Amino acid sequence: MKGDRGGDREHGGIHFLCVNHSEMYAPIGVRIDGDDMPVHNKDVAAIFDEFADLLEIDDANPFRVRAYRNAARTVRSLGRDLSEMVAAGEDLTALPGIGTDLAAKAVEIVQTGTAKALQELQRRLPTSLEALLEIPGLGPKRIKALYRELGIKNLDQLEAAARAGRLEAVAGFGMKTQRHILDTIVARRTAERRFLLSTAREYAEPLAQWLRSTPGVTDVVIAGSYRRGRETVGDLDILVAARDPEAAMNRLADYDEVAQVAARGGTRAAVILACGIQVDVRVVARESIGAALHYFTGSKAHNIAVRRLGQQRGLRINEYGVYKGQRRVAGKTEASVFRAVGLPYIQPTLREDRGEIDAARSGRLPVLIERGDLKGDLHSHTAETDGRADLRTMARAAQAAGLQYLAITDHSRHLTVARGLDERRLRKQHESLSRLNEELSGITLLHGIEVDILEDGSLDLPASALAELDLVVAAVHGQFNLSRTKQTERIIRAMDSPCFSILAHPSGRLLNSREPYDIDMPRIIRHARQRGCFLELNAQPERLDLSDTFCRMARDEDVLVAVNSDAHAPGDFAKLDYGIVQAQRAWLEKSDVLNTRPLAQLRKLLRNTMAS
DNA sequence: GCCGTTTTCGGCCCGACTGTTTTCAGTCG
Repeated sequence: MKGDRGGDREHGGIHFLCVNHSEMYAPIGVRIDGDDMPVHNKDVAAIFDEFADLLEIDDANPFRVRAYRNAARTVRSLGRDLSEMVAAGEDLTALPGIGTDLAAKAVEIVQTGTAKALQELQRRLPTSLEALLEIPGLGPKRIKALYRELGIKNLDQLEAAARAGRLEAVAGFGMKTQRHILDTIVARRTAERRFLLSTAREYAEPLAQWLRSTPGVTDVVIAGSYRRGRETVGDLDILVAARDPEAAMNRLADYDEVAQVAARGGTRAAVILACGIQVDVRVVARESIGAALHYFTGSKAHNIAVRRLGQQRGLRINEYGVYKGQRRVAGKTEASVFRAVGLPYIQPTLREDRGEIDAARSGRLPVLIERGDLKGDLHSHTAETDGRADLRTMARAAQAAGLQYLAITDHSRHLTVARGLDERRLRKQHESLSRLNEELSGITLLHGIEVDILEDGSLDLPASALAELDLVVAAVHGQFNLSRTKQTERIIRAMDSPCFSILAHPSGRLLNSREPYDIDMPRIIRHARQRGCFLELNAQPERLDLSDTFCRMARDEDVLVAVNSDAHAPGDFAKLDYGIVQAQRAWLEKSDVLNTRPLAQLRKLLRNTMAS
């Protein structure tokens, strides 16, 4: 749950790498090529977070700071374009955590790219101070002290001062703090800040297994954002139930991947693994495991909302249990914690304070999709292009993964690096696939293609060739840097092609390495509904594309989502698990997902997307 | 700065750990 600094901060890590802040904020609202750059939700959220950072350093009322952070979180996961809402004259105070003042500021930011009140703050405090909040051990008070007494404004100056031993002169700073700050700066300059969920899993599961083998340890659960299934994980929160906390702590310190013990107390410890990931471990008594699990799973915002509910009922909720006065009334299981505040059990993947509390209260929680609900996979590759196995091997692997149908969707000719298929090879594959289908039992192959969407929005193969197939999966594989308008028009034009079933990896993002291309996703989702086609939730752990926010929006707009593996090898069907977790975070139920349909029903839905 | 099944004012989640202190502020999750 790290990265939720100051109580509610959710955007840890980004600022640290961005030494030049003008890169982040200057482009908003400036004119480039004669076009006004539109102000997007993430820009508004970033400004609210900057407000919060600077107000915090300025020693403002902490609840006021929290209000800005809440507003940033609301805007970030809104799903709709704030600028559109403003243009339509909608009442922003209807949004949670946004009152008259922040609504006015949001409008001002959308219209001008900044806010007067922020500029006022920036005049008094350098914006580069925000980056210092990313250093563990440095909070607003100490940053302000460093700024006032030593004139330290940024990381470079902080590092220089620490090296020169000047920090010790400031009240409240000692030798250890100075050493720690310097170590952190050096370590973080090279380390990756957030890990893919799949990467985190590689490190987390063996460590959890190691801790489980400690005598007296009864439970080990990886909590935090890992348990909530976030697409990236900042650090690992591991919860241990043990009779002897000391033994568990010793066991942790003995783990051979531990590079550094950053903190260690009687029941808590923080270590850094050799790979750079930080692991926070807490030991609790067995009777508290439910309360602790709820507490350390988060999210912070969800916990606050639940505790507030408890407070209204005269209950105090902490990691040890739920208390009425001195009496402990719940905490052995997570369900008992929810029950104590009058709620049914809420799945970890929903705990983001995005409406799950209200839904739980009124009995409208979704029945989330599970892996077993998937009947097939609609996006996979073979060695005919850039896959690593033949048709038969992929079919058998899909069957072994519990699927009843698999669409083979190799690349099209334009993607030369993958030796994409032209019409002739596509027809040849069609024949092989048909023959194989007669032979196979228990699994049915569908024939499709992952056809390139060209720059002008046309598809890479003629409709006459595509019409022979069961489905057409279409994707953008180049020209990522078109303007928002052009990129959006490109995809919408492609959707209007005679044969277009599924838009694959709709945003094009690669987590930790490539930003999504600039498109108007709400418009694309609405167009998909009109057109009657579908959107993919690509389950590759570095894609997980659609994002949970837009995936939920697709659901709200009644657009079916296909959870696809994009398998390039037989083992890749296991990645469907990540897609399912992401789908759960988007509140998807079985009926919201295209490939939960039985084959006959699926064929009917696909036929509607193909010219006859 | 937000918000109201008691409230338009007075609340706003809660405990552990560290380092620098001599009893606790600041930070963190």
